[in-house]
Amino acid sequence: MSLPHALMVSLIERPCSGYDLARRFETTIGYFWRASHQQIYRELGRMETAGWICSTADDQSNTGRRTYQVQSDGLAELKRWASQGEDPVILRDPFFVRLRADAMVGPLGLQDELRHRMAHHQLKLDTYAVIEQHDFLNRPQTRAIQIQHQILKAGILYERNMLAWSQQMLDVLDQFDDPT
Amino acid sequence: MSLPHALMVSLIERPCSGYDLARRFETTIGYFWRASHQQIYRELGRMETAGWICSTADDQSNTGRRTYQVQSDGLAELKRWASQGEDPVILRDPFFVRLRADAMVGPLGLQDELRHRMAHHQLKLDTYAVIEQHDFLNRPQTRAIQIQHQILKAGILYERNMLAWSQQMLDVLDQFDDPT
DNA sequence: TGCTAATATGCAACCGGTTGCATATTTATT
DNA sequence: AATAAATATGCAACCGGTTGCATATTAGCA
Repeated sequence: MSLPHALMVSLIERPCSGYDLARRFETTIGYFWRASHQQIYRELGRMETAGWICSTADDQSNTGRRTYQVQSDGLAELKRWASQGEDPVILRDPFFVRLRADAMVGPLGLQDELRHRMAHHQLKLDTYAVIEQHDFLNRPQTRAIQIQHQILKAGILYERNMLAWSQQMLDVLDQFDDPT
Repeated sequence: MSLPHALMVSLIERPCSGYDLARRFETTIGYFWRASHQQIYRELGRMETAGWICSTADDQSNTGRRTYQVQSDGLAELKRWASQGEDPVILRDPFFVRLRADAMVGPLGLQDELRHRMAHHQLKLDTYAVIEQHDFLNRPQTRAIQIQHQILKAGILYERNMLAWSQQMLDVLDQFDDPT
């Protein structure tokens, strides 16, 4: 269960509303964790019930935008969770299943999808390059900044990797399948 | 929904029982897809109800080991599913959340976990090297074999990547945190 | 003033993966 | 012959992520 902890990290970086969290999870934070706004609101409710965070209405009405902040209980829980061990996740991509299916019952013409994926990886690399330039290069090399930079580098390595691998995979398919 | 299709690919490669499927998903196939035996049995039941596969009892009793085979309906469904498009999955690892937490509220002493992860990646690399040697090198370079080899190479690249990245991350932490 | 789009929050249902438990059969050991 | 371990199958509950829907407010615009 990582989402509540990811949300707390984000709220510690900058207290904000559920809507803002959703936007940050769609863009910058999204390269290493995803969450829909429905999921975020549900989790914020649970976390407030648990006393990990508290919210204040931005205007005087009870409805509308609320800003969330992490409480000491939440901070303790975050430290507890982040310090415990866990096995690394495996690379689990349905596309590998498709390819294995293609190897068995194909050819199914997966070249187009490979090209689509390559474009996707290139797009992410471009996005990451902008983030890197904007947030990490020519900045004071504090501990926090270097750690965050290193996390971004994992994303960059991953996309670069998949891009190169996709090209190799495409070469294999083109070698066997008539490209007419 | 990829598991039923992954199971069908596996059954096309070699018809077998649920138990055997579970073992194959723990070892060789496990490097790109995971499933528990409970999940596998449930899915096999659904797939047989849908007419995608059929089972025959290995001995004459109704209880005990059953061997499954893919039917024509299952083959058609597999081809349909494998040909459709889908966005690539993102690299989603809770450890990145831990690191981000460490950057904000740390240091939390994640060096040990990094070393543990490096050992894990090295172990997988060793396993993959054995599989590569045994299944793909000095073998006839058919289309199916080359595709399967390429899938294994994705796993090898991923582990090699994460291993090198973990060393870099460790260097960053060691640079700031007193290693006493 | 009325219309549309963007902002902002949330419920409910479903679905797949995980965990815990139950059990029957076969094989190996003492 | 009795016991333990490995083989083999399966149910039930839970939990997190996804999808679809519902709404209320604010901002821009014709």
